[in-house]
Amino acid sequence: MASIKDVAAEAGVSVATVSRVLNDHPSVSADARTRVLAAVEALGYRPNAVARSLRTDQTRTLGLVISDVLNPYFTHLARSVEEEARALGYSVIIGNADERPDLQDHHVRTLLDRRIDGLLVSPTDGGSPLMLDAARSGTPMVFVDRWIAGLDVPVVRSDGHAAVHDLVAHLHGLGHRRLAIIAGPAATTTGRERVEAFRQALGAYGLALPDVYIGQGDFQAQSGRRATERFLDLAEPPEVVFAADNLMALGALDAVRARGLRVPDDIALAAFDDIPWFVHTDPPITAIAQPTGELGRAAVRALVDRIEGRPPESVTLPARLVARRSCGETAPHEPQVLQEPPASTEPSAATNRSQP
Amino acid sequence: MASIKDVAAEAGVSVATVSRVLNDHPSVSADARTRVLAAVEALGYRPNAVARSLRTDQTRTLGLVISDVLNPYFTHLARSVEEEARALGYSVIIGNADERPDLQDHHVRTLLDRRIDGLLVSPTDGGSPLMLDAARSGTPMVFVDRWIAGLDVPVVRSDGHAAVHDLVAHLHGLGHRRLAIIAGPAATTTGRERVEAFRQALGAYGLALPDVYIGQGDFQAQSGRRATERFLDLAEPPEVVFAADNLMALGALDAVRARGLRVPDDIALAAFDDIPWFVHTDPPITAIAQPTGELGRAAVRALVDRIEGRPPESVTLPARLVARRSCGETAPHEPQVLQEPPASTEPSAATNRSQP
DNA sequence: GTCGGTCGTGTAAACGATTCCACGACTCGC
DNA sequence: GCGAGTCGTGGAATCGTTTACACGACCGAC
Repeated sequence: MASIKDVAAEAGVSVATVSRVLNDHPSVSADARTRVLAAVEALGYRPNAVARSLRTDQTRTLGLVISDVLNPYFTHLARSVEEEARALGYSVIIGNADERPDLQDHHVRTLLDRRIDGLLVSPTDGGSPLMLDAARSGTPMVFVDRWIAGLDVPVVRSDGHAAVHDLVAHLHGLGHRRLAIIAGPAATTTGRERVEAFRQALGAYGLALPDVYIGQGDFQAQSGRRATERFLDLAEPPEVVFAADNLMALGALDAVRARGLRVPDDIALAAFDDIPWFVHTDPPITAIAQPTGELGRAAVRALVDRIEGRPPESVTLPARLVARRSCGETAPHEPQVLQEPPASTEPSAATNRSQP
Repeated sequence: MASIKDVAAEAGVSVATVSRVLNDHPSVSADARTRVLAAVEALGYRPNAVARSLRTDQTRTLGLVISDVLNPYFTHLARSVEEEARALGYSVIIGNADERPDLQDHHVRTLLDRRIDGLLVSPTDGGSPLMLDAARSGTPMVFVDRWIAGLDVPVVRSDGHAAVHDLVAHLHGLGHRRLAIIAGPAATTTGRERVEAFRQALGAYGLALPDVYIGQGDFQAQSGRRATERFLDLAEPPEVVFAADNLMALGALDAVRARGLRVPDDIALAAFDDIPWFVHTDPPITAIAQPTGELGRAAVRALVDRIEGRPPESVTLPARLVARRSCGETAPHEPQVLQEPPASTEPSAATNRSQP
């Protein structure tokens, strides 16, 4: 592969001049510039990013460590992150933690070894020593979706409180009183918060959230299935199951079906995170939609601000309820947008917002 | 950040010795080794992968350029690729082409600039000059799922001919005679092949595939919707629509619903690529399942063979039919496996195979 | 006509690792 | 006791860039 020296030789100038042309430094004569450009063209020369990074101490690369690539919420997030990063001149390397702290550490470590300029993380747990070190040692970092308390790291996330309240109102209005939740891991912020928001909203309607109505999940489908089976085995099963993410909702749907029961007639179902597929399930699933694309873009902007020396900002965007048939009401015809148009406006899956 | 020099100073040895310890070169005294290790520990030293790559001319990184991250088939593929690569000591950088040749080129270019050791591509088109150059100039490369003809590049893919034949048999058995297909872009191998396999299978049953029954799609949901609308507008609409990928099937389902029609009563639907969600749609969708995980792993093995100087092998694995309710038959209870267990055996979504 | 300034260019020193080569200290065999 | 290995170690070159610095040529101003 041709190097800068070959170009310099071909153009009859020094490597310094070639470099200056490539980085369009002002003081290069028009003549030298055209000769260099011709040589570059002739040799098919492309600068070696590795060497450049070593010298400049920057890779123009962002690391993104997400909890689960198979979760459509996170792929959507990853996609918007890459789009915004590309627009700002950065590349993205994605690491999939698969909800496993050890894998998460593995990816953080390799990304750090590669000297990425900044790290975007949706932490799987409360923070390994490695992660805490990285954050404290000054690696530019931003949390997205989930975060770790007690660190001076900006957080870009969406706040589901109001939407969860809307959901409970919706369910209450449909006559449901025994509401259960499948929670995410307590080590994650989203795992805890969603339960708290739910409990709080229930309280506003004079309803309690008994411990047996809290299923412990891990954001994966299998755990949603198991938690739902346990609910159905209760002497007094809940009338509604609210899954704290979309994969656990899928597992819940499986469990209900496997018993020969029907949604919403026998039991209602709702989920946190709206995804295009929820429009097409049987029945369509009521969900709380996050502005996923905007979240990813805001996270990249915050991180790049941090990297380039501007003060980064934490961002919190509201989530909203999208009511469908899985809780009992027949929704009116709703616009079915399959996916967010590339890099343009939200929302992703559907647009009607229920009023309590 | 501590460098090898700092470690050398701390341990009272030369950088050469530190390097030897780190790469466990045999000729280092036990004493020096322990001192170096202690210094590494004390300083929290991690080797700079950028510098190492520059010197050794290898990055231990694979590039993966896929056509669309939002397509569950490709995320599944990406996940298995990363898993196998990690097991072999490589990292993976994913580039999402979004079915756009220009974006594909962008990613190929940046990956090449970063001097990745090898490239895994599922080409979006027939091959840009850049891609052809890369292949011919000797960059280790393997095609996965789709490929470009006329290049000496190994291909890892699945062969759907038998499964498509099974599908047509299944449809014919259910009494369907007017069968339509939504094709992928003619510039892709999978775009062309699936139509050909379908036409061939129809021929075996004495059925023709008229041009009006071939919809032109681009593997995205929106195009599936439009093609289906066109089918429904025909004087004699088809009885079955076979979508060449899962997203177009989703679009087709939308279009049917939007007209107030029902699947399978008014029109039947089948798809190429099986994904976990197809079990949960209304109705569950009949699909042709590829051994996606095994495809990803085989592709990585082929590429790493190529990189490490062993002769790489092209691999072709069979796809198989998974019959569900969307074509008219009520399937018996089928085992519902939501996702392939991490890095273990196929299959991904469902297991029953229909017999003609 | 000289002086100071600008402009274009080249030389060479980094960046952080790996690795070839040389060299001193031992060991062993005769 | 001496020559030939072996072993552990360090010095220094190298990978492909960027960039500080020096320098010569040219220009305009006095």
